[in-house]
Formats: sequence, structure tokens, C-alpha cells
Amino acid sequence: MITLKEIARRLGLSKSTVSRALRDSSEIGAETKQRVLELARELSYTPNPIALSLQRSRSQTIGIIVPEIANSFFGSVISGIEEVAYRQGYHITIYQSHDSSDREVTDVRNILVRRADGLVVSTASQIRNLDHFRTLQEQGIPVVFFDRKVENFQTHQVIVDDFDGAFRATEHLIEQGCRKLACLTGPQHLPIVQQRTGGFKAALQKHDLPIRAEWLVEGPFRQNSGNQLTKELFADLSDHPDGILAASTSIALGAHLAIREVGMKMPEEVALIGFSDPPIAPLLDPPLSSIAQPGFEMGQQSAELLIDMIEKKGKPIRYQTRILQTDLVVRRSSQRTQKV
Amino acid sequence: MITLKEIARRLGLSKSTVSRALRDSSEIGAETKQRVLELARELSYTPNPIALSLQRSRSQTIGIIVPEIANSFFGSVISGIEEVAYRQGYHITIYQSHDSSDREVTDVRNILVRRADGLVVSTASQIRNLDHFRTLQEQGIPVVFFDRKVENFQTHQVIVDDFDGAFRATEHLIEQGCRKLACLTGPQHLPIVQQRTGGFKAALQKHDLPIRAEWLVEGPFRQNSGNQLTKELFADLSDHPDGILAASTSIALGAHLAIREVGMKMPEEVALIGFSDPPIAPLLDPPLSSIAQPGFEMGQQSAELLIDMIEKKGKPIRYQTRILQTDLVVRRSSQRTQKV
DNA sequence: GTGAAAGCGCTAACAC
DNA sequence: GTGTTAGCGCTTTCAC
Repeated sequence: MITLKEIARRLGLSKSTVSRALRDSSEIGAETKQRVLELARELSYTPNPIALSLQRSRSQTIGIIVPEIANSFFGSVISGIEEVAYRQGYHITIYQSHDSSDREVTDVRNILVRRADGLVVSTASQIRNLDHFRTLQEQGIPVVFFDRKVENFQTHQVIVDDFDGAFRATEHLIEQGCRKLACLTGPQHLPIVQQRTGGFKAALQKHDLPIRAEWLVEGPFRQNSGNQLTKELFADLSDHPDGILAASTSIALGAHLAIREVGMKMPEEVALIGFSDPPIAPLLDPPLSSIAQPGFEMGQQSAELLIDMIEKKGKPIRYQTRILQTDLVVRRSSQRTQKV
Repeated sequence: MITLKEIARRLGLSKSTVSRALRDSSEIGAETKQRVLELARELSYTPNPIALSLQRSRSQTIGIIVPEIANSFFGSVISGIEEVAYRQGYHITIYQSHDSSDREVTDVRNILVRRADGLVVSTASQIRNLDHFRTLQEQGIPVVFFDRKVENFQTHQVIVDDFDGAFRATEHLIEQGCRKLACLTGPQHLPIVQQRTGGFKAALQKHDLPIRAEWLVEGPFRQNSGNQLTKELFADLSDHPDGILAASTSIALGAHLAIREVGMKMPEEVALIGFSDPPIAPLLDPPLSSIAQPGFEMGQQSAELLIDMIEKKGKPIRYQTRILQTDLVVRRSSQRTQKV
């Protein structure tokens, strides 16, 4: 690898002159600049980012922590972050928390130790304690939360209007003629889940439909759990839901399978709609309706906010929570009336 | 952030003594060691990895390039690499090539410039030219290829027995009574695709079945393409395949949809089996049979081989190509005979 | 057993 | 305009 020193040696100049020439400093003679630039190109010199990091204690890197990488929603978010970051000369490093808070703590430590300039994160679902993120912030490393909102934390957040999404999805089910609605929620300590549940209830209230506690079931964001809980909803075949809102993709997939397993006709006997819109939704039979979240855009906005904080380091900031709108994608699993 | 120098200052020692004490050097007095260790713990000192990298020109980081992150197969591979890497004190940084060779070249440059210690990669499918990887190797950064085998490149590779997988899947279709078999292949310049196609043909030959050129169709690894090509196979309803092998997950998903769209009964009129076994395979209707690839294990083995090369730097190496076995997962989409 | 000094590659304050 | 020096945090000769 070729270094500044080497260029300086070959040209009989000093390191600093070369450094300045390369950064197009105004105090270097045009001719010298020329020679330096030429040789640098010829030798295909690239500055050593590690040396730079050490010197500036800035790594031009932003850390990302997501529960799971192989998930189309997080995949889009990452691509969104990537796009903005690269454009602005930043690099990304991705960590998976596997939805474990221990792992998340370790990841945060790595981010700190490896001197990332900032962090974009969707917290592990079990998490309650945010101290590790606080530590990061105190060390001057800004944090942006996306998707999973957190409380009592002063920083930017980019989330989706979960309440509204759930509300519209529920109204949609009602419009399709469903009257006996159930909701498969997730871990109730997650604000995201509370919002979705809230939207569901609000829609029922608005339409004067009963909220049956036993049809508001809670379980982890896992396919198995969604499957199991759905089957339980159909334990009594004389009195079962005719419309289901699932609070996450995995739960929705589990439910979809369960409905077929118990032999119910979808959407005639039960309509189903799920949160987030995975690429396989249209492939299911019947194709799964969903509340699509703008992942790529969330990534972009998070990255913009973060980079802004990084570059304005120290300056006071008015923290904002950006709320993005969801998109209701109606497919056959929830379509009981004919399209006109 | 607390540094060596700071500890030295507080203890009235020199940086080097502290450094040595921390690394448990035998030439430091037991008592001094004790004091240093204590203070370090108290201050929760962590060595600055950037300084270390600069000093050793080793970053303890391994780079990974995959076509797409949000893909369950690559997700498992990454988790496999992660597991081994963390255990051995390495860090990973993930790049997506988005299956573009330009992007891949950029990623490789980043890996070089950021001084990763090694690279694990599944090349972008269009790629033919491997010069960028050669450059890396010449700079002393070892490379391990997985999944997509490359030719004429001296290094370790970890792949799957694609020929055998395709062969067994095809035989399975034949056992199920299929006699008119088609294969949706991928980009033919990919060795992986040639292997799969080869396995398919070999099985037909073994069973004296005709290989019809018009039923050996080629297209990119995209769902749309798989869908389109499948529909074309059914353009003539009086003469269509009764069994299809799809050379990738996305193609298989597209085909699955197409078969339903053209109104064919699966598996009765057409049986389908695809490569790789995504988590949604069991959720499709009918559930999709597939040739499962051991992603996690591929990741582990790749990481082991890579770390081995990194740590044996310079020593001569006997390069090996590890061939892992696939697993035939039979589900309803290809099951025409009753299980006994 | 401990310290001083050099160096990894780079920038920046301070000369001249 | 250009060079010298110091320093980012660490390890590693080389002295004593």
C-alpha cells in the first residue's frame, strides 16, 4: 500500500506538502499540486481511513442494529440507509441483535469501541432498559431509532403511523362485512404493539362493534406463535372470528397457515390482514392483504437525521419524531366483496 | 474515552509498562500488574481498536459480500460466519452487491481500503471478470468463495453439491410419476447453474426420458422471470410439462404462482420443486418442495477456512473446495403418490 | 522490572 | 509556498 510518505519521498517533498496538495489547499503552488496529483493517480494512492479515524476520532461509519437481517422489511431499511450514507461519504456496519437484549448491549459496545459516528437502531423487542443507548449518546455518538419507538429518550425517531395503519385495516375488514373481529397482537410492552392494538380497538368502537377480550391475543413476533394462537381462536367452531388483524408479518403468516389448517375458507369465512408487506404476500393462496410500511424511506430519513446530528456535533438540536404513513394493500385474503 | 496514557499518568508509570501489564507480560512485577489491572477495570478501559489496526495493519474484521441481504439463504450464511468470527475475536462487515458487478468492484475496493483481514463472498451473478478479487489476494487479503463457485482462481471455496441436488430432485419427480420434465434454469454462464442443469439432464438420461430443448429455459434469478417463463411452458395446453425443477428460490416462487394462474392443478397435473428452502416454502399452497442448502454451515466453514488463511499468513496453503450435501425436502407441491 | 523512543499514516499548528 | 513538529493510541525494540 502506497502512503503519503512514499509520494513525498519520490517527489522530494515533505509529507505535509503532499497532504495539502492532495486536499487542494490554496497555499500550495499550482505546479507542485500538479506533480503530486499526477503521481498519486499513477500510484493509485488511497488515503488510509484507519489513520484518518485515529487522527480525527471519526470513522465515517454509521452503525445499524436490527433484530434480523434476513427480513425484507429490515432489508429495505438497510438499503435506504445505505443509499443516503454512501452518497454522503459514510460507510455502514450492520449488526444483528437476533432480538436479544444481551446481544444488543454487546453490539452497542462494539459500536462504541469501534468508534462509529452514529447509530440507527430498531431495538430488540424484549428491551426495556435503554441505558446502553444513553451511554452511547453521552459519549457523543448520536442515535436514531426507527420502527420501534422508544419512550423517554431525547433523540430523533422515524416511525410509522401504526395506530392509523391498524385503524384503516380494521375499517377495511368491517367494510368487507366482518363483524366478529380478532387481533393477534405482539409483546404488549412494545409501544408499536400498543399503537396497533389501539387502532384496532378504535375502529371497532367507531363502528359500535364489541371488543372481545378473548379475541385480543398476545404472543411473540413468531410464526409458530401466530399459528398456535389462531388455532385457539377456532377452538369453538360455533363462535369464531370472521376477520383477523395480525400485528406482524410472521404472525400473519402463521395465521394464514392456521386458517387453512383448521379448514376455514379465506376470505369467505375469515378475512385476514397483516402488518408489513413481505414480497411473498402476493404468492400466498389466497394472496395476503397487508399494511405496507415504507422501509426504504424510513432508512433514508433515519440516515439523513443521523448524519445531520453527526455533522452538527454539539449544536443544540430540536429532536423530531417523523411519522410515516402506511399503505393499505388489499389482496384476496381480505376481499369479500367484489370490486366494482 | 480512557487511554493507556491516562492510566499510566494516574499510576505514575509509563505507557509501555501499563501496556505490558495489561497483556500479562512476564517481565512485569506482580504488584504493578495488580495495580494496573485494577485501575483499568475501575475505569473500564478498552483498547482502541483503531489504534491497534493502524499499528498492526490488521483490523480483526472480515468482510462479507452477498448479492442481497434480505434473503433467507444469505441470512443464514451470514449468521454462520458471524458465529465463528465472533468466537475467534473477529468482527464482520457486510456489503450488498445487489447482484451488480460494478457495485461488487466498489465493495471490494472498500474492503481493501478499510483493511479488512479477509473476504467471504458469493459473487454477483453477472460477473465474469475476477480481477478485483485477484488484486485483493495480491495485497495479502485472502478470499473465500461460497455458494457460487468460480473457475481459475486459487483459493478455498465452499459450495453445495448442485449436480447431486438437482439429480435427486429430478429423480424424485420421476418417482412421483412425472414423465415430461422441464427445468427453469438461471444464467448459464454461472457454474452453479450449469451444475444444476447437468444434474437434471443426467437424471433424465438415466431414466431414458427425453430432454426437450424448449423445456430447458433460461432466465435471470427473478420471480417475474420464473413466472413468465412458466406461463410460456403452458402456452400449448395439449403438450405441457408434468414436472418442473426450478433452479432458484425466486424462480420457483414465480413458477408456483404461474402454475396457479394458468389453472393447473399442483401436484396432480404439474409437480414443482425448487432450489434452496426458504422459510415460506411450507406456507405456500400447496407447500413447496425444495432442495435445502445448509446455509449456516456454509457460513461456518467459510469463516473457518478464511480465518485459517488469515492467521497462517504467508504459509503455503493447499486450497480446497468443500462440497456440502443438500437435503431433499418433499412437500405437497411434488407429492403425487400417497405416503405409505 | 521499568522507561524512553520510534513508528503505524495522517493532519494541523507553527515556523520560516 | 513549503518544511518541521507534535500527536491521535498503541506496541515494540532497545536501554538501563
